[in-house]
Amino acid sequence: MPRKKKYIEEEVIDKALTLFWQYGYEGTSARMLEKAMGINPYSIYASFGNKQGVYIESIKCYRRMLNAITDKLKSSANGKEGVKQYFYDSVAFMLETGPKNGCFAVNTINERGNGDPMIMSEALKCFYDIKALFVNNLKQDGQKDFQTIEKQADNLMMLLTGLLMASKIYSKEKLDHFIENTFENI
Amino acid sequence: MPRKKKYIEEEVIDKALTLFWQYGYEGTSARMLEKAMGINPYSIYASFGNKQGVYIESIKCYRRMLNAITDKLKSSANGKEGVKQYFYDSVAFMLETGPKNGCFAVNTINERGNGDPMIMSEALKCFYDIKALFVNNLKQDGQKDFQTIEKQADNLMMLLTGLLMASKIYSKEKLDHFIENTFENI
DNA sequence: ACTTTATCTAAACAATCGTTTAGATATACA
DNA sequence: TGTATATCTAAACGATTGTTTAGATAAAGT
Repeated sequence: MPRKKKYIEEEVIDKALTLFWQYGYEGTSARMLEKAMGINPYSIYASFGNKQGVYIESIKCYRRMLNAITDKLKSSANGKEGVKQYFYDSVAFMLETGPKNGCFAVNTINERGNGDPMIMSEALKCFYDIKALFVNNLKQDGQKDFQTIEKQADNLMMLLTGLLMASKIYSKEKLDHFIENTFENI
Repeated sequence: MPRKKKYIEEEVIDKALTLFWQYGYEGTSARMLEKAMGINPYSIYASFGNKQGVYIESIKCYRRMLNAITDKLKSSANGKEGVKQYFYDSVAFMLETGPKNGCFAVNTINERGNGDPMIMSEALKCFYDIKALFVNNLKQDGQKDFQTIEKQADNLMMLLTGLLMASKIYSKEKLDHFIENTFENI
């Protein structure tokens, strides 16, 4: 009986993600969100509850975006070589989407790491997704025990987050060299 | 002829640093600064110009704090082994000063990386300091050409920033294992 | 002791923050 | 076609943002 929404929630969240990605949580105001999302305050709060809700949906949106590169890793069967390729794909993805904005998940951990458990847990899902795929690929390289694989996957996650954060300030050449060097002796 | 300041600028900046370190630039309000620094708005603006000025002085203060661990690296003469020790010292320093606050320089790059050149350039000095010391230590290990050392130093910087960022979410065991693994094959 | 000058206190500034509300509008079913 | 209901618009909410100001206070040179 009621009237229809004039906007599609997934589409406006995509606009919100773009803003949060560039300016961070606190650096993005409600007014900026209204303008970019193209809807009024009422609609934002009716659809997402509050600013935090908009941000959490933005994380989910980002997680879906990551599928573009994680799907490739998921279907790879060449062990750590697939992980190495994922490192390259990650850098390419970050440089395409916003040259100096880094990874939205890494940014989120950094800005809201202390004191925002809801946002934190949603952002960490991105990392769990990827770590699980790393574990999967590491299993493909001969038989290693569970603990070794876990440790290696954790190390790879730290290397990846470092690389993604570095993508905000280092040149592509240096990032490439870092990847090459990282996988030389693993 | 004028009356004296009732506060010592270095001391109140130390309080400001503590706040910025924990809550970030945008997460720290002028009111929080007044309270923690123990001085009135007038005094803050008279001494430091504005909020950005307080932050920049906080970075300088942090850079001086870092001397506690960089001095040790500076006086070391055992090549990459000294760098490895610096990684351990860095983690220890971050976990001592504020368990989950990470490295203030890394945080700054992350939060104000886009759109705040003044703060950015001040924060980058911390990295230049450390990279120069890395280069110095790498020269101690046999004769390598300039370019090789530069690349290795850049890689070490990315590893370090990744480690420092990881110190916000990973356990000390995982961080230690990461360092151990990193320097196994270098 | 008087003047000078920077610092102190305390209040307030306009602007913006995230969020809410009141009333008009449009849809789908009866 | 009339009614119910969620969404629209537009304005405003109190709180907080970073910053400034006006007047009282204290130190040092004459």
